[in-house]
Amino acid sequence: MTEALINHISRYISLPEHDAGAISGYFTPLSFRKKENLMAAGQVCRNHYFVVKGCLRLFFIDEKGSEQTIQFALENWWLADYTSFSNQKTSAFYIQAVENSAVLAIDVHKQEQLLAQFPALERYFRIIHQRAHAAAQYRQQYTHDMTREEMYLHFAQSYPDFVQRVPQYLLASFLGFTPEYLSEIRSRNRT
Amino acid sequence: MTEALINHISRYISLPEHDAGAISGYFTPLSFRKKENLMAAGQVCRNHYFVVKGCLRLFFIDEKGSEQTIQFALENWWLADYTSFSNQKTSAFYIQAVENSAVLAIDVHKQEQLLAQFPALERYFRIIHQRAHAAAQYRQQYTHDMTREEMYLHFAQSYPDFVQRVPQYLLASFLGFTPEYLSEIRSRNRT
DNA sequence: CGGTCTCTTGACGGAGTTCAAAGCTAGTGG
DNA sequence: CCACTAGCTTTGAACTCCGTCAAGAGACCG
Repeated sequence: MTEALINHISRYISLPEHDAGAISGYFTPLSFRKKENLMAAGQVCRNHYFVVKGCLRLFFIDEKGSEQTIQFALENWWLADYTSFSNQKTSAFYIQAVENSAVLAIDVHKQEQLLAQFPALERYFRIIHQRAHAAAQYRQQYTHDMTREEMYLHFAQSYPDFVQRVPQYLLASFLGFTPEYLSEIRSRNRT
Repeated sequence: MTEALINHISRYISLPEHDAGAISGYFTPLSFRKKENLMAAGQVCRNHYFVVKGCLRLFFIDEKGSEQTIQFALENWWLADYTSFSNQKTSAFYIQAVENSAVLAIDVHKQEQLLAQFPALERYFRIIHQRAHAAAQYRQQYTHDMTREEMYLHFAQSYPDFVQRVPQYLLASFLGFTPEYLSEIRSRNRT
């Protein structure tokens, strides 16, 4: 189960074989059913999650009561509300399983111990966050540059399998518009 | 000049005093005049910049030819197009001085050497990127939750001095709307 | 002071939302 | 394995936020 994580780490830093076991020991494997919440708004985000199998999402509920998805996490992605996680303050976000999912969880305290014991992992997490930061810069560009229709078409072209995998209303809430409008877009782009 | 950087690093990790000089040596101090470009679209983002004094912005030019600001960097912030910087691929972004600015620059090669010589800095940069990642999650929330008017009011309340500091058309391009609309908002909220 | 850059104002249009209702799909239990 | 139900998607009409264009008023710099 922790194999996936060890493999992923090894892509970015070289890991002595005998460390794998000790590192694995820090993580708690958990399973969640579709729609199950890993965390709810008002709570502190206690865990940092690594997705082994399945799909998670980070979302919040806006003033009108509808869910807005901030981020998805597929296999080999990390997810947390990082503001809440690092400062152990209450979060405004939910984390939910989009599909039945297997994840590895580590709390902030254990993560500090892990990093203290294996400082080489600071580099791994630095790279993870740097890539996320880079992705956020590009996402920012798209939202300023394209109409919502172009965003959907671009997204559907870039991640065709992902679009198949999640329900449309989640996609709409991620791209920042209504399911109704997504439906309209799709009918327009169907010959 | 590198004092500001050393101070900033010391906020996040404990740094043996005698390392300060060696670390400083990796950085090139540079000055830019208001409106001067540190980097232009089509080039590779060769440097990672730390702002000692002044203000930088990361922006691109959209299909209609108008500038869209992705990110500002004030004193003690880092800035780069991280996709371009890490992979040394050509960038679609510009980096420009909003005010006369003093910065420290380090290229990707030197940064790798720096991190190799002082692995403790991996932790520093991990924290920097993690905070940026956290900020991106919250920015994402705001753009989904609020109207443009609410975004401006919220932003103006959160960073009143910054709003004074930069021209309105840059603020508008950062918040994702037109200077005309910003003007309209301001007149509405003036009694 | 002259010219360029920045901010304001107003009319109009269009992309995207909201609300409501009906059609479809998939999962669940009998 | 079928039937039922809850959840998801589609459609359409009215409405709103915000962009576009154009023209003028300030403001800042040499």
